[in-house]
Amino acid sequence: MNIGRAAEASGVSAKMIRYYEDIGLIEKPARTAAGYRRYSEAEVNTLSFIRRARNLGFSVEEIRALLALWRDRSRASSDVKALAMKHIADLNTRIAELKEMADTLDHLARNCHGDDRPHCPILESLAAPVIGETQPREGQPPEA
Amino acid sequence: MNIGRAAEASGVSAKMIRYYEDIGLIEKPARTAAGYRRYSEAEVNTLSFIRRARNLGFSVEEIRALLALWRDRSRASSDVKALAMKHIADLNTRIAELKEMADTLDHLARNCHGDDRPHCPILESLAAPVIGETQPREGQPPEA
DNA sequence: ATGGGGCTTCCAACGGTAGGAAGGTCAAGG
DNA sequence: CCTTGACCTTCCTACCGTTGGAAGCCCCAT
Repeated sequence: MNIGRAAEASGVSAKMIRYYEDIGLIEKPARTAAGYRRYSEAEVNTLSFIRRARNLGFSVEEIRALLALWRDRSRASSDVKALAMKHIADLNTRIAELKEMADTLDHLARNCHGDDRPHCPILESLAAPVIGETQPREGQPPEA
Repeated sequence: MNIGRAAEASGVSAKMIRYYEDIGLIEKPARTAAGYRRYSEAEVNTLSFIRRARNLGFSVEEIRALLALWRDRSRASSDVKALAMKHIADLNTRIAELKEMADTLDHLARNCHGDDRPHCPILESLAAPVIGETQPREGQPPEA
């Protein structure tokens, strides 16, 4: 199977297949006499595995570990689970960060009239965060 | 004020200040005779503005637009609000994506014993997604 | 004047992905 | 046999934002 077919079958672009080979995530495949990469079903399975893991947000390094566990028939499922739990925690951290951004911005946007007048709490907050009730006379833009 | 002081005062690293200058996000500052960058209070305010906007997840290009609005005293607050709302939508999209990853993985991890035995639904799911109830005989790792 | 810290510029790396250029190969149809 | 077009090869570039380092200059204190 050529790289184009393998890409189609696995859902990993040919570009990325070459990249994964380059960084040693996958083994170097066999080559035809002309130098074309040839992929077996098993290799396409590996690529699909990688794609699904990426879809779950695993980093390439995490996938490297997952692949090692996958190939190790005598692995302990606790090792896999630990990796997954760690990743879930990472995801939740990022979710919390994004959520805090969205909430903060949502709060500011809610207090913004959104009309044709210039007054805008969003810009004011960026210019200087609100401290208590008083608006300190700071945060004027330059060249204004 | 030297770049180091400006970095300290604004919370933007000296490296990033130079980068922002390089990409034209901020104006080129005055220089001392020796070529050192000199920053005014107003310029530090701009840097703080940028830092806060980055903390809210705005991209550099979005910040470019925000800065333009900030400097435009006759802006319409609706323009700022539209930008913010768009960004909130982007954040919510990313949150939803991450949440789906976390939920999927959480579901898999919940079904994983996490003991010293090799059986593991997480790896099985990566090897081949579950279709209905039947487990197709696919997704074996290579060289196994 | 010597040392240490700050400043300057320039170059590279990170993680993943995508785009393109220049050239070789394969299969089909004339 | 030859052409055409789709595919493959390698190599270089860019994206985004941030960090690190090297080599060299500048400023201040001892």
